[in-house]
Amino acid sequence: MSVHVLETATSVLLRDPTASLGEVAKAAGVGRTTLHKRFPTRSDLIHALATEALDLVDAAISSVDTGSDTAIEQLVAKLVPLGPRVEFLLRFPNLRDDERLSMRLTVMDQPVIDLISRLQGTRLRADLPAWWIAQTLYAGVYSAWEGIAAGRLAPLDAPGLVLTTFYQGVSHVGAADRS
Amino acid sequence: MSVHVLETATSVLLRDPTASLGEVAKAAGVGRTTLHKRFPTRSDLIHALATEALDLVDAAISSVDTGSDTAIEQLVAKLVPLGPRVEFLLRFPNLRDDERLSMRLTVMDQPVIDLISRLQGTRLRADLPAWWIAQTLYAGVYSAWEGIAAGRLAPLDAPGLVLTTFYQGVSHVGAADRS
DNA sequence: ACCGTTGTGAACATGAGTGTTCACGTCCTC
DNA sequence: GAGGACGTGAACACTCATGTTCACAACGGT
Repeated sequence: MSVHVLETATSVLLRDPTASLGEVAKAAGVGRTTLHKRFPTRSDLIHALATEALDLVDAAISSVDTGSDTAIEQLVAKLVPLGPRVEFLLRFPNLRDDERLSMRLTVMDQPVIDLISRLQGTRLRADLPAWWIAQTLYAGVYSAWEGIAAGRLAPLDAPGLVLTTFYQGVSHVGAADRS
Repeated sequence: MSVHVLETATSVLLRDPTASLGEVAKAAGVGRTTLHKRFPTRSDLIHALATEALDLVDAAISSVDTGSDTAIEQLVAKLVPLGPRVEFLLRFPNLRDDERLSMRLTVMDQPVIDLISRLQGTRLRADLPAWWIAQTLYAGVYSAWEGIAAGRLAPLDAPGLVLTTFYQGVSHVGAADRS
C-alpha cells in the first residue's frame, strides 16, 4: 500500500504543489495521522517522493543495455511510463536544496549522456551538444506522457512517435531544410 | 516599474511556487503593502502573472506572418525569449481553475496548430498529428530556454539549434533509422 | 483470549502567511 | 508652499496548515 500512497501523493502534488497534507492523505485514502506517522514532516514526504522517483528513473536507465543497438529504444520504452515521476523531478525546483538529492539529480543522466556521446558520429549527429540531444530525448518522452495523460495519445503509440520524431524530425522528406 | 514587478514575481514563484508574498515583494524591491495595493490577494497576483504571460505569448504568436515561408522560424525566434512566461503557464496547472484563463489557454495555440496543419504535406511530415508537432516545437523552445538559463547555451545559438533539431531530428545523415 | 501492531479520528498548540489598517515619509503638481 | 498621489514599515487580527498527542478500533499471531 505504501507504494500507492507515494504514487497518489505524487499526482496530487503535481496537480497542486500547495496542496495540504490533509488533501494528500484524503486522496490516498488514508488518515492524516497515518500519513504523518510515515512522513513526520512535509519535507520528509517530498523527499521520499523525490527519492522514489529517482530510484525508478535510475532503475530504468541502468536496466538498458547501453551496448545494444536498441539502447535508445529501450530507454524510451522504459521512461515513458514513468511520466509523473519524471515530471515530479522536473517541476519541484527546490529539490536541489537537499545536498543528496541534488547530487543524484546531476549524476542521474550521466549514463545517458555517455551513451549519446558514444553514438554521435555513427547513429547520431555529431554537430550537436550531447546534453542537447539528451534534453531533446527527455522532452519527447515528457511530451508523450503528457499526450497520454490528456487522452490524445495511445500508450502503445508513444514510443514510436517519440523515436521517429527524435531521429528524423518533422520535416517532410524531400525538403532540404535549413535553420 | 509595474512590468518589472511582474517579471520578478514570475521568476520567484517559478523557483518556489510556495514563496510568500513577502518574499516576492522583497525580491521585487517593493514593500509588501505596495504589492498588496496592486494585487489585493495572492490569487490576484497569480492571475495577473498568467494574464501578462498569455498576453505576451499571444502577441508573439500573432506577430508572425503565417503566410511567410519563415513563419516557424519567426515563431521560434519570438518564443525563446519568453521562456519564463511560457514556463509559468506550463507549471501552474491550477490556472485552469479560472474560467477565462482556461479558455485563453486552450485557444492560445490554435493559430500554431493551423499553421502546422497547413504546412503538413509540403514542408512538414503528414504522418504525425499536428498537435504532436506543435508540442515538439514548444518542447524545443522550452529546452532551449532552459539551456540558456543554465548558461549552457548562448541565446543567439538557441533558435538555430531548436530549428535544426525540430526539422531534421538528431540522426546522423546517411543512417536510415526507423522507430 | 491476549497483546503488539497498525490505522484512525478528535483535539490542541503553534507558527506562518495573509488581509487590512494607519501613520509617516517623499515626490510631483498646481 | 499647500495638497494630493504614491510608496513604505509597523502593527493587528484572522485563518489555516502543521506538528503532536491521545484514546479507540481492527487485525493477526502466539
